[in-house]
Amino acid sequence: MDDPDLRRKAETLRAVAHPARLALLRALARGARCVSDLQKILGVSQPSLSQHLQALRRERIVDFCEDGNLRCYYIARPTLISALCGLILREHKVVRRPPEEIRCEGRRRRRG
Amino acid sequence: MDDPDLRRKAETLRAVAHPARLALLRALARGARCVSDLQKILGVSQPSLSQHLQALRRERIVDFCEDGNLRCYYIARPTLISALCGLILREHKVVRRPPEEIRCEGRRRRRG
DNA sequence: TTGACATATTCATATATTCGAATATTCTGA
DNA sequence: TCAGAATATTCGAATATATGAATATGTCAA
Repeated sequence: MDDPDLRRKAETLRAVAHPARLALLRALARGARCVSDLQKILGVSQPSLSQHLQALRRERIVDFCEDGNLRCYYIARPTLISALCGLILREHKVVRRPPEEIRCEGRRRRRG
Repeated sequence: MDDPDLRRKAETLRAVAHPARLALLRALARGARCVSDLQKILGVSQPSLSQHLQALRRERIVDFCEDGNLRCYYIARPTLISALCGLILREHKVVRRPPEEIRCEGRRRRRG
């Protein structure tokens, strides 16, 4: 089972799954920004930021438009990213389910 | 800027961002399953599956309870994971914003 | 107690990611 | 045309991740 669709989804997630890129998206969620502004906001080196932007561009998560010398980056998949950021940046409760409550769906069961 | 909170969030995302683990979670979303059932469903080798489960356990994304010989895995953060899977497994439209529409939030602007 | 099953761990290797340094490209203003 | 700013690319080293093979552990049934 090597589902190309799942592989693409995983690649998209991977692109987001980095602290600097999460910070980047959080910043872009508040509005389009040029690279040097982003650099100041994030406090990473210019080449590093450029590489992170490239990773996000590859997955079509961000895009930019040119404004003279500047490139204003914006989020190219707002529905996905705003939901994703909203989700991940929140805390989520961890449940612990007792054995009695678990119905293992498979054919194998011992007791029960 | 090295935000430990963002780092943890990124680690959680990374744990999910793998095709086999996405398939795993999709399967578990339909109900708890023991390892050998998961193995049949996913078609990966037993050690490989075990390692993927370990990765998800480390992030408290899944947990298990023992049923004799079997370990029934279940999703330990249902709100996070169901939303995340729901999101990522859907297609999301890509927008392309024209320059006129972009207001770069920073202090730098050339024309406009 | 033994054998078979279910699952986990370890190890080695292959591969991918990250980060910094150096360099290249493109645009703008003088 | 030139200098400088903004951004991108390339490269190499360090590190992390993935994968398969071999092995270990724990449990059940006989």
